[in-house]
Amino acid sequence: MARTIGSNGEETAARIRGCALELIASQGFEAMSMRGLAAAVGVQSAALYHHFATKQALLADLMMSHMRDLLTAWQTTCADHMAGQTATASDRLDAFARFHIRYHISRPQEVFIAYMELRSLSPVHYNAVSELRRDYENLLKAILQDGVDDGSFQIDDIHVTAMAILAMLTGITTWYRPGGRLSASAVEMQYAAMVRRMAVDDIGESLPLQRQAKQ
Amino acid sequence: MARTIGSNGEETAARIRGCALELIASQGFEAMSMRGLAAAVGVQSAALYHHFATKQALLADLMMSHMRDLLTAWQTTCADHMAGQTATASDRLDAFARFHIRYHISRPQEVFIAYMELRSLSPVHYNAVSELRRDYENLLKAILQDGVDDGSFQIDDIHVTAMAILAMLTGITTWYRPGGRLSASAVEMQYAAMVRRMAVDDIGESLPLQRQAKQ
DNA sequence: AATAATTTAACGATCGATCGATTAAATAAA
DNA sequence: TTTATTTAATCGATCGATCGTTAAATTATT
Repeated sequence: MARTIGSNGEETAARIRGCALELIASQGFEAMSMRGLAAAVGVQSAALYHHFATKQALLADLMMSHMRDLLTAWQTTCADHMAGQTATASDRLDAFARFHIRYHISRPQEVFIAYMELRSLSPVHYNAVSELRRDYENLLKAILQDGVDDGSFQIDDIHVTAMAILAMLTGITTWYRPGGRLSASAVEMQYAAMVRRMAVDDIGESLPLQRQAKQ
Repeated sequence: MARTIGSNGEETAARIRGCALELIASQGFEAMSMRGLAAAVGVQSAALYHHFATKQALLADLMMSHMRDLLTAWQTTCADHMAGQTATASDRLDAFARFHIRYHISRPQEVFIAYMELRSLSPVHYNAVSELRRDYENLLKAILQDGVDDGSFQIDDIHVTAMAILAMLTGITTWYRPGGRLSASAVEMQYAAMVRRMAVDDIGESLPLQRQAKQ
């Protein structure tokens, strides 16, 4: 037997990607064997090499795809939410935070791999992924910079704040599970609120007595 | 040759731990081979098994040690900073954030391993490490709860906020490098300020016009 | 002499990767 | 419409290398 009826190359490649995501996310890239992956897909290990040149190329494909999809999804969200409009920095920051949370919550495996297996990439692939990663970080930094420029944000250091926000948001995937105590939208709302607080300073900081007045 | 002059068991074990930290942090636990570790230490691979029963036992030792050291260090910090005093929740949160940052910045390898190689642990070791981890998280949660109880903190969900703060702070190790643009104390100050903002609500939130008055 | 520390050498298992053979499907020629 | 050819996909088998681990011998310390 050679080609199983009802299957073609692109579909098999997609199944390989899906199984690889699961196995790498749960075991790690190094711990996943090509034999184990093949078994999960339902083919012989040699068949994997028809679709991906090496194990490394498979990982690079997964990570590059994830980063490209992430950037494309944000562009789409931007186009949808604010077509022709000029949103405020605060609104854009809120939209970015909510997008980031939704996207990462819905793709826990890809996110986990993209942030954990950077060290498993060869230098060439590492640089390529890092570049897309930097592109994404710069999207957030641009929003923060705009808010600082127009006075709506009070931020010490753009880079530090951007790193803090991204780490905070991406960290959701380490504890959030669908069907848990909190719904995805509840998590999204709470984190978006915290992000807003991080960018907009407490006006009462130098006026501590006014705080009690809020109650 | 068997026993190099001027060396003893405990010293060799310490050297093994140190090299293992470096190798696991840079390559990952699965990617690190016992032969590679032995070469880094300067012994034969068989010698490693005189100090650690298995590769898995070595990892568990590193991670348990890290968590125990972390908890002990916080207790020490608490005892030093507020001996006999009753600090406010805000002060305690600030102290916790600064402690967490300093401790994690000074031990990037241990931190990286402790957060990345959980999946490489056997179920028994995983549960043991997770328990210490939960103990540490509860320290932060208790501070947040106290602040909520006495009205100094405005927090939607203790658990969510604790997870957000820890992810944000621990994430520093992914980008901070000694000798870089920012000093460790500058980073510590900025992150501590962001943590404070996350716990203390903006009093001007429902009074947007007052914000401009701050300038 | 007893013990602790390390060596040399090797075990079985598994790793990523490759080979040629085989077959289904798509395309071109008759 | 039938036949011939090509292309894509998968298989079984296997390569050399490396993996974690162990046994037995050797050396140094107490």
